[in-house]
Amino acid sequence: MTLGQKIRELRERNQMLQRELASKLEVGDGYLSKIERDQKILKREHLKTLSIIFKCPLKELEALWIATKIYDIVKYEETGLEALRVAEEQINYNKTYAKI
Amino acid sequence: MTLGQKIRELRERNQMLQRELASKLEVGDGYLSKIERDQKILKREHLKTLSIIFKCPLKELEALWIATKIYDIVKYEETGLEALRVAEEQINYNKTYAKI
DNA sequence: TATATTTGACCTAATTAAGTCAAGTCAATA
DNA sequence: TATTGACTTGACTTAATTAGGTCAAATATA
Repeated sequence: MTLGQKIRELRERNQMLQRELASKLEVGDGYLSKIERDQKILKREHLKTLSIIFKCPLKELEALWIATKIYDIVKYEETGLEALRVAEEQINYNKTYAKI
Repeated sequence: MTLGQKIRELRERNQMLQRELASKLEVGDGYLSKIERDQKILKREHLKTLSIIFKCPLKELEALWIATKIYDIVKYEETGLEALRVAEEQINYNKTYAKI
């Protein structure tokens, strides 16, 4: 599940048109179309609006938003999964030693 | 292990000074210092040079390089690990269905 | 045909990349 | 203790990329 898929799902479940949601987010509908297809990524602040409109946990949307950014980095990488594993290791390391 | 740590390790194992390695990479030594401390990230092309100088597998350096980029995204995120998991799911999904 | 969505081309503003350089720190040493 | 050599840091720069869109035309879809 990508963020775009999630947004479309939420929108359709609420029988909302792209035009309507776009206007609530104050963006053009062409742009929303691209967001739902993960061709563009929206501003993080928009997530709050979405979570309110659709009564959906913000944390969930944020995890998808971050994941999309990560995916953008690794999607064409052969070693993508391996890199993910290394990154996880780095997170856990810094959690343990609180180096930040 | 981060890319910076790896580079420093390789450099020291080969008893090379920052100044020397920096000159091989054709960058300033201040810059290399930052790279070894993961304050800056070097150009991907430099990885090839490093792999030749230190006879180290390029793939390994690349995985670290990508991981560092990912880590930069999630390091301050509460939901970092969760997002990583979601990204992995997205990779596996697209591998399976070859949507790219 | 009308309505909804997608696409491509385009744009500007903001951010990140990819550094430099000089001053400062830190440890060993003459 | 003053000096030296290795490294670090902060402030700065410029070039490239990405963010965050718009709009009109093309395409579904009912």
